[in-house]
Amino acid sequence: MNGIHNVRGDCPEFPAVLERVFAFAASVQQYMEAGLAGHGLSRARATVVWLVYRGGPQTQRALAQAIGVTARNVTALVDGLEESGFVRRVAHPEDRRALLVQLTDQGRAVTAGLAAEYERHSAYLFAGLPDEQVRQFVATMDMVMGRLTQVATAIEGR
Amino acid sequence: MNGIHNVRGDCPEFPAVLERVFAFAASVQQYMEAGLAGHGLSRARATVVWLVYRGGPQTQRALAQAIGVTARNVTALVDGLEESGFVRRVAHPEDRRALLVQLTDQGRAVTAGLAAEYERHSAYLFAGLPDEQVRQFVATMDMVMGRLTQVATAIEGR
DNA sequence: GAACATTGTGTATGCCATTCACTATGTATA
DNA sequence: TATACATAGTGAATGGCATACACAATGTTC
Repeated sequence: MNGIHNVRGDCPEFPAVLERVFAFAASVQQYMEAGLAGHGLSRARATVVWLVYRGGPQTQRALAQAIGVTARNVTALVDGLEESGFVRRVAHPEDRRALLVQLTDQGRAVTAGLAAEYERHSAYLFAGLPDEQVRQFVATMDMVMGRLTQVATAIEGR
Repeated sequence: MNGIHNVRGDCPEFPAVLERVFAFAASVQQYMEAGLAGHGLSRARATVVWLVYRGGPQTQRALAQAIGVTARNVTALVDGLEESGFVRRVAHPEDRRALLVQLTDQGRAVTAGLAAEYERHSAYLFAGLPDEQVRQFVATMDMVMGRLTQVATAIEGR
């Protein structure tokens, strides 16, 4: 639990690094949501669509666990997605309680288009940077992400 | 407007970089909101408190412009912050229409504590990394952020 | 003094997310 | 087999964030 100690806090070369990370995260999310909105999706609904796109037809319960929200919430999200024609609820073949969430053709098409769009943007965003720098950037993100969850669980346990 | 072109999309060394950036952003925001929640603040309310902490007493209109939301929304946020004792509304000395949002002693104390906490965590998050790597990480974030706004405005203008 | 702009807020609406209660179904147990 | 328990989905109610529209009070300009 120790290790959370002032190591670089007084170094003048890194003014408020975390603050800039926050700004970066906000910027990224804003960009992401703008792209989604252009295709008629919100962040929350897109998460559902993306999971189904990746993992195939799934139970709402499974989606809730994957996203980390209440089952009730997923019901509402799927309600919206069904109304706007992105997904469909079909009966589970073995469990009569459960429903499988399935992409419609439209849903699949939009998701594929979205993925392609992000792929294009991604290439532009990192264009001109040496491969080594991009690789290290990703590595640093991963490391920070790992430590973030450590800190989060440390806060959890007070 | 060109330049958004497939440059690295087919390079196997960078699988879905943007996807990982999205995950990173989500992780950061989740961490940030957890910290704020520990001090009784939400992201939206914390933004207001932070701006007042940094920029001194301000008009609600100014806050709305700084955050990029409706004036009506700021009214609601300040309502909540006032009720929970973080800020106070005082009359503007020159403009009788306007109200200045001011931190209470409690608000100032909580904000200072929060800043200190994030400072500590920041030191931990990047501990052990060579200064050069951290500097380059920040530089890359800045560059990507700049290009993100370019892409966003490009989307804006269709 | 009249026309216009600005500041804040009431009302209504919508999305995201939660809790609690409930039905229908599945599973295990005595 | 009957009973108890667990699971999947949803109705009802609540709360935060954010918007649009309308409006009163005040400031500014001509």
